[in-house]
Amino acid sequence: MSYYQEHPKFYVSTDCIIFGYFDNKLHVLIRPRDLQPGKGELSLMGGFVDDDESVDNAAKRTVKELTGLEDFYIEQVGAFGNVDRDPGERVVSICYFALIQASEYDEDLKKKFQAQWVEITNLPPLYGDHNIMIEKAHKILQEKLSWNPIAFYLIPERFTLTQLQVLYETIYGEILDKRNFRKKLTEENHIVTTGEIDKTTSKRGASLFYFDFDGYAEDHSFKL
Amino acid sequence: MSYYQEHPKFYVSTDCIIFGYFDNKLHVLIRPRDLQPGKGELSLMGGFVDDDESVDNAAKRTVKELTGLEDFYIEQVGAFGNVDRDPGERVVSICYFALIQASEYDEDLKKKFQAQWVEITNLPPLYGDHNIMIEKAHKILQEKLSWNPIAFYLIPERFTLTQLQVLYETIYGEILDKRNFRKKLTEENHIVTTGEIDKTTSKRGASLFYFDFDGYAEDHSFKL
DNA sequence: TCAAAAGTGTTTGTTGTACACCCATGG
DNA sequence: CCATGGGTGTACAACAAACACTTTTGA
Repeated sequence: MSYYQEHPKFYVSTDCIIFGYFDNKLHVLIRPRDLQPGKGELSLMGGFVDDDESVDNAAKRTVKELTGLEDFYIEQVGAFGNVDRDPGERVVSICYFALIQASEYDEDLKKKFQAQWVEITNLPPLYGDHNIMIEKAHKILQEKLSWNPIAFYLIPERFTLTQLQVLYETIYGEILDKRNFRKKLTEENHIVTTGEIDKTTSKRGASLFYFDFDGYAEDHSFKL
Repeated sequence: MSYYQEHPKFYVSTDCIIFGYFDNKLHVLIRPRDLQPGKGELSLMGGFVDDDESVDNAAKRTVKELTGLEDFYIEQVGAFGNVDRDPGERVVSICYFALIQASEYDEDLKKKFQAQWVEITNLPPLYGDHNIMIEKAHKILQEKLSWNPIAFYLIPERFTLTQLQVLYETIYGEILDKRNFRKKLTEENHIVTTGEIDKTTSKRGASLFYFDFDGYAEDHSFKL
C-alpha cells in the first residue's frame, strides 16, 4: 500500500446538480454550504468521496442523503480540476447531474438541509465554479433530451401530453408545435395511455399516459 | 489550509488515449508501465496530477512529454473512480483523449518510452480499466466526428478527399458513398483546394485540400 | 491500351416543419 | 352558451441515401 508515495494526494468531492421540474419550470436544488470556507454561501449539493466507495457511489449517496429518494437518474458531467476552483483548498470535484421527481422530495429533508429550488434561468452566484457546472449539465440535459427518454424521470409516472410538451419546451427553452410533438413522441408506442382522464387542467379533461420503460429498453437493447 | 481535514485524500491521475491515424487505420498509443504494480504491463499514457497544476494541464503535460508535440486536440472523457480500478492503490483517474498527427510524432521519444501504436480494433488487454476508457473515448470520437471537424487533427495539413473519406470510414467502421461524402464535406466551403496535385496515390493525381479552421471558427462562432 | 483511382449530378425516399379547425365540458 | 384546453391530418421543404459513368495517366 505504498506504491505511489512520491505523488501528491487530493481531496476528491462530488457535486450534484439535482434537477427538479414543477410549476412549469426547471429548477436546481441548492443550499447553504455547511463547511468553511464560504459557510453559508449558496452551493450545489456535494460531498467528499470516502475511502471505501466509488466516486459514482459517492454521488449517489449524496443525492440519496439529501433528497431521501432511492430512484433517480444520475449521470456524470465531468471532472473539474482547476487549481483554484475551490476557495478553500485544492479539491478535485467530479460533477454529476441527477433528475428527480420534485413532488416526491421529502419536505423534512429539504428543511433539514435548508435546501431550496431555484429556477435555472434565475440562478444566483454560487460557490466556486458551481455555476459553470450547472451550465455544462444543462447543455448535456438539453442535448440528451432529443434522443433519450430522460424527461420521464422529472415528471410523475402518469402525465398528460400537454404536461410533457411543456416540460420539453422548458428544458429546450423554446416552444414546440403541438401536432408535431405528439406525432413524434407517440409514434414509437412507448408512451401508453392509461385510459384515465385528468380533469384538473381542463374542462374537457386530458388522457393520462405513462412511459413504458421496459418496452423502450427492449426496443433499444438498453438497460435503464 | 486545513479546512477539510477529516476527509480522505486520493491520488489523482490522468490517462490519455492518444489517437493516431496512419496506414488507413486508427491507432492508440500504448506503452509498458514504468511503475509498480504491474510494471511492464501495457497501459495508456498517464501520470499523476501535481499540486500546482490543473487536471486539464496534467493531461496536456503528459501528452506533450510523451509525444513532443505542442499542438493537438484534447478533450475530457470523464472520471473513473471505482475503488479497485487500479490494481495498486486507490487512484481516481481523469481520462482524456487526444488527437495527434502520427507523422509528427518524435521517433526518439517513441523509443524512449517504448511506446507502440496499436490498432483500435486489435487492442490487447491493458492495465486496470484502460480498455474501458478506450471504448468510451472511441464512442465519443465517433459521435463527435459527425458534426465537428476534429478529423483534421489526425491527418496532415494537406490531404486528398479520398484520404479524408477513408479516415471517416475508419473511425465510423463503415464505408461511405463517395459522392455524398464529397458533397456534404465541401458544401460549407471550409475544405479548400490548394491547387496542388498529389500524384503518389494514383496515376491521374488527386487535388490536395486543407481545412480552413479560421473560417470554420468564424462561421460557427467557435474557438478552436 | 488498360488498370486504377479521381471526379462528378440526379432521382427517390425519409424526415422535419408549418399550419387551422373541431371537440368536450364546467361554469 | 361560451371560454378553455384537448385532440387531430396534410402539404411542402429539406435532407439523406442510392446509384454509374467519364477522366487521366503511368506502366
